[in-house]
Amino acid sequence: MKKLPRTFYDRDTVQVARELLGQYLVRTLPNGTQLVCRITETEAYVGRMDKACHAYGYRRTARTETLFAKPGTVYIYLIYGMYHCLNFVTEQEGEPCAVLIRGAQPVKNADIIAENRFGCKYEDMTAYQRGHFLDGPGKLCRGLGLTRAENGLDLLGDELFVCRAPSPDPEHIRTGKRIGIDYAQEAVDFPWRFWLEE
DNA sequence: TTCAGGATGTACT
DNA sequence: GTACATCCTGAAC
Repeated sequence: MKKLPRTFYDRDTVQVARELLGQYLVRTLPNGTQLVCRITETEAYVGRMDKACHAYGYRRTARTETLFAKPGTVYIYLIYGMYHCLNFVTEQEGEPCAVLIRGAQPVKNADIIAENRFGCKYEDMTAYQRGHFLDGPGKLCRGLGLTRAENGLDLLGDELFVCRAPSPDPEHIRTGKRIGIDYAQEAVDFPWRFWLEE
């Protein structure tokens, strides 16, 4: 499988968010083991005009500094004091934009991901746990062992990257409003959330 | 199946 | 001090 090139991320953020659906996210652990999952839900955040983005209006702080980096950079931040959110920086360097990875399905080494999430093997998960395995940004980061220590990584490196997979059938792509941004005024209605159904 | 409430720490006003 | 791109639990239905 081929790693997505930097030019993939150096494009319109909303388009990148849509096209990340179905692609394989690969996380290489310090011991060399690779955790793989298929991206099933994303959201676009565009700093120059999107009040839901941490870097709205090009606001530059210690936290948002990563959003101004080159496309293909990993942006991870802590939310609600105990969860992390994984993002991919998009568009040209200096444009603070990113795609939030909100959900995925396990593809390889599900036992290790299950251990991170629930402290048990995949086969020992309950039916409820299987139905809500990696269906949220905090759950995904927990499952893949991602924290702020991985903030700033390059997706063209080996620790974390995305591989090209067959594009999903457009029939299965859903579009809607983003989650958890009620404070963002007019931006709450932007249809910048994408997910795969079935 | 849905829903309210609490956990928890950092960034920023 | 307040808000936060969330998740889990337990109770009611």
